[in-house]
Amino acid sequence: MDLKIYEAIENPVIRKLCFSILNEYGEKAKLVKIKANHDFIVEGTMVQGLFLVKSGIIKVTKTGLNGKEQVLRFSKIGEIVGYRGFGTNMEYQVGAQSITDTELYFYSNAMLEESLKKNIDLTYNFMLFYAFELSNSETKVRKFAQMTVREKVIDCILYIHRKFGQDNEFLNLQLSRKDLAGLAGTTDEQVIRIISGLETDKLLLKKGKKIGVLNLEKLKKEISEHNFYISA
Amino acid sequence: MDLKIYEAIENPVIRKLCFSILNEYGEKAKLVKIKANHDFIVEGTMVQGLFLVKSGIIKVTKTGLNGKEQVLRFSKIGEIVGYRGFGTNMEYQVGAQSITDTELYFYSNAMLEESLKKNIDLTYNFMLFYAFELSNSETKVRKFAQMTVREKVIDCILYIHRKFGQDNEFLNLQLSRKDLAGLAGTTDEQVIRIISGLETDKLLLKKGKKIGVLNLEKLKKEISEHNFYISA
DNA sequence: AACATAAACTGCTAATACGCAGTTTATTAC
DNA sequence: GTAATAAACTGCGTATTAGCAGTTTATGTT
Repeated sequence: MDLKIYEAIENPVIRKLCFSILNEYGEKAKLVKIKANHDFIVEGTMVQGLFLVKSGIIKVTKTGLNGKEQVLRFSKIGEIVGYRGFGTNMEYQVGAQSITDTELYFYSNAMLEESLKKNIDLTYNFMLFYAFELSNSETKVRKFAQMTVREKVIDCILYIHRKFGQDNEFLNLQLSRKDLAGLAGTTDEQVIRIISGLETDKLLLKKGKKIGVLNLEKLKKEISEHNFYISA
Repeated sequence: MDLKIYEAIENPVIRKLCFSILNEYGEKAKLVKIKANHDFIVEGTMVQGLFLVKSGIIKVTKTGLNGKEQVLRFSKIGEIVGYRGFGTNMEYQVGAQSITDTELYFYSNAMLEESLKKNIDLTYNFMLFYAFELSNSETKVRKFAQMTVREKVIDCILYIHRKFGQDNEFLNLQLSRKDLAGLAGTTDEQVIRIISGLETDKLLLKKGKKIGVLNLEKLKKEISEHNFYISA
């Protein structure tokens, strides 16, 4: 079993699910290697199965009005991509692009359905996983409904900081203003203006497209009245 | 088994889950009767278990910034309330109020956990249910991110129309402007202004607090570029 | 029917956010 | 290094939305 993946996961719900999947399929899973900047799930196409990230970073998106791209989340090692088509209808509701070189394990619908009918541990962990994700998603709904754009941008930066870290002075995951805008649900101009403002306020560091968190506490404090974060 | 509940459900995913629950517990479930306008789930309190609606209408809410109430959904016969605390942490993430006289079946945590470990059919149907709800919730995120307030209000009115129907000239479920605002993620003044506008445009009928859909097609068309609805 | 109360409504102002058009800066390719 | 391209940025006008303060209308109660 590929324990490196399992060990890399901090979240207990995702960890358990990952363990169940690896335990059920072991080395039988198909390994897929993808270069950076490739679509491997196209929104609206038939659901083939789901992917487990072995290495690399994935951007999960959904197309909205005027083809405006909403970024739902970024996924890394141990996380599952393409699972929401499951049980609802048979088309992917999201798209997924690699933003670095990526390795994925693929599990087909047929494999999964067979297992889910007999392996109650797997089914149970899937259930808990979906419940967890649902809770996150509903938090996100509230966020989009009630936060100002500035707050949403801060929240997104903290999300990147929390999930991918910052080893030197800049965030480990470098995103374009456009991607940040898609994540926060606004325009890139707004993101630019807000980031500039945050630099002026000495909360953020900026150098070209790179940004870094300067004052984590103050950033957190600005959105603390909402006291919730997206853990997705 | 209480087949009346089961038969009332149109959505296949919810229908199957309901069947599984009724099948597992039958008449062993505790029946709770509540008058209109009572809180029976208080946000932040310990999760006791979940409720299945036997009759009546429930408002599910979440408190946001400044105590501003976000209405997540309205639940009716056959639907499950209080299930999101499950598997995440042990506090209810939402609140629930009866808006009519209501009958609920209650299933405790202990009952559920025991069953979920041995009844794979129940677990599987729970899993599909969560996956379905998750898909809805993510659609909702996109909605809040990209729709204008007018579009959100129309969408909410269509949601009520779709879910609770309109037998005469007015919607069967009569909501205050404040509740509509909470559902759409805006203020009651905005809702009032937009409803007035929709009346002027001959898309809506208005009489006191009652509103009715006059031109369903045109209403749908106004949000059709987004071509998605919340089915929650 | 008169009253009390709550909900619905209106006008106004201020804040927020958007989008266009154009400039500057960074990145990549040759 | 230079050119080409893309991304980041700026200014400005406009549109949208929110929130306050007050009025009108509806609703429910005695």
